[in-house]
Amino acid sequence: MISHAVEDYLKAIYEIEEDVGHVTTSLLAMHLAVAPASVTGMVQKLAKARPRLVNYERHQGVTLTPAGRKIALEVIRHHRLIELYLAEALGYDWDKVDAEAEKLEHVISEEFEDKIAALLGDPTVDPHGDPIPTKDGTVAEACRLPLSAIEPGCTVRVARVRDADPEFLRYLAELGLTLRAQVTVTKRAPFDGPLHIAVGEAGAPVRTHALGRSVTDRIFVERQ
Amino acid sequence: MISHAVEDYLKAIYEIEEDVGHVTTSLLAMHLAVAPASVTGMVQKLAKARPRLVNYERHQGVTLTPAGRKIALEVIRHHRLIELYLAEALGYDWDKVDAEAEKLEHVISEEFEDKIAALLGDPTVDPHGDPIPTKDGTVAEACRLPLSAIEPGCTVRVARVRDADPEFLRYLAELGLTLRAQVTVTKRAPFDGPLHIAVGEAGAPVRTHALGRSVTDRIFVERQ
DNA sequence: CACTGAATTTAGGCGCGACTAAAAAATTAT
DNA sequence: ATAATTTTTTAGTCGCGCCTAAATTCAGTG
Ligand SMILES: [Mn+2]
Ligand SMILES: [Mn+2]
Ligand SMILES: [Mn+2]
Ligand SMILES: [Mn+2]
Repeated sequence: MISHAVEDYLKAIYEIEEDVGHVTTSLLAMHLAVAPASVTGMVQKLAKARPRLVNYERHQGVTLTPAGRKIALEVIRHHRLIELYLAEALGYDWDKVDAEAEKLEHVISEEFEDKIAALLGDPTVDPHGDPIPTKDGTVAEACRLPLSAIEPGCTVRVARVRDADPEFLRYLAELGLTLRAQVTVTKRAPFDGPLHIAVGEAGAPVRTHALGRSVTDRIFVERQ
Repeated sequence: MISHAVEDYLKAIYEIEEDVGHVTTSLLAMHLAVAPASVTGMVQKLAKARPRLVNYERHQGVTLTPAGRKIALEVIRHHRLIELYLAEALGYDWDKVDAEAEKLEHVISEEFEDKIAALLGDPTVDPHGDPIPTKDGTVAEACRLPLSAIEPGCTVRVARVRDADPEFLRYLAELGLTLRAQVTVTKRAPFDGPLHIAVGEAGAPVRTHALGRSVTDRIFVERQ
């Protein structure tokens, strides 16, 4: 039986691999809020497990084996399905779903997973725009075009927000920057200055904001 | 922070106290599927905790303190609300809800609890007829009249089934003996023989069965 | 190439919650 | 009242997942 801790390690390895490329001990330690020495210990255990869940060579970082990736994707599917279920069926705000899903992901049964997936109509993205892995372990390519890369004059739609921090998510919601919101970039201030945007559908009242790079780097958009 | 294990012990103590009266080490061990020595160890820890969660004197059994009872009732509220939610919102059969609730009860937040309680209309009983404790820790008196005590000729309604065994629950469902089903006792065979009953609403097709004592003792009913 | 600072690993230890085997206490039978 | 049986407790151990402190290894610099 796979422990909650192991599930969280595999999930974290997958996520770091996805958005940094190389998974180091210290990144894992930060991600999991655990001492680096604890990570080394766990990673050695995962590498010794049968079947092996990670590839690990001292000082070389960690990668998932197929068996490890399979478990990671199962946990991530649980997590994202639960997030969406909480938002859709129970009316959770998008800044609260992550913390709740973090605990529920480890305890729900296959039946629970299947029931909420069916109820949601086999959804493909969670409330933050992250793709939901399918049951057989395939994941759609996530949107990777940051708002910070959009030229003035272009109109795009928010497709994904890459941050789980509740404060950040509440801030975005206040600005109207929720999933699928329409955004027009009006101006980019020089010397890496703020990006000026207008948020809202054509016809509806449009709100304008100036956003710093650390914000616009974490919002991913799609062209229309 | 209270561990899942402690929550399960306190819940088990409450439940045994409720339907046997006196809570012994061996009953707890059976209930929790754990060795008797493990129970002794945990119970000593609960008695040493601050605030104390149980009263314990060697060889004298265990009782809950007010602090212990409070936690037990919170966990039981979670458990029964979740059972009902699974049945009502996700279409679970009543024999599957217990196993799922057993895990979920320890991880849901106050917000989750409040949301499902509101969605269910602040219900008072779970899918097996067990009363759901209120948020402030009061519990309605559970129905305690067993079907085995009903005289021939009387018509009653199933109010509570005192067993979590999925096989047993599926068997009852097959007989039509679900919560609130109408039952008329037609005959009691002598020498502790089977109880003959007719199940069904007036007008609907009525089915008859003969049930042994171990079944009728676990079905509680209310007079109409 | 040697030095230095950062990242990583090793060593040793802790609390939790379970276990088995053996001792002790309580209960029941003779 | 004593013996046999059952129940409960003690003693000792284990795996898990974390910790701190110290040792090691790596990477960048002069
Ligand atoms: Mn988690
Ligand atoms: Mn998400
Ligand atoms: Mn439980
Ligand atoms: Mn129940």
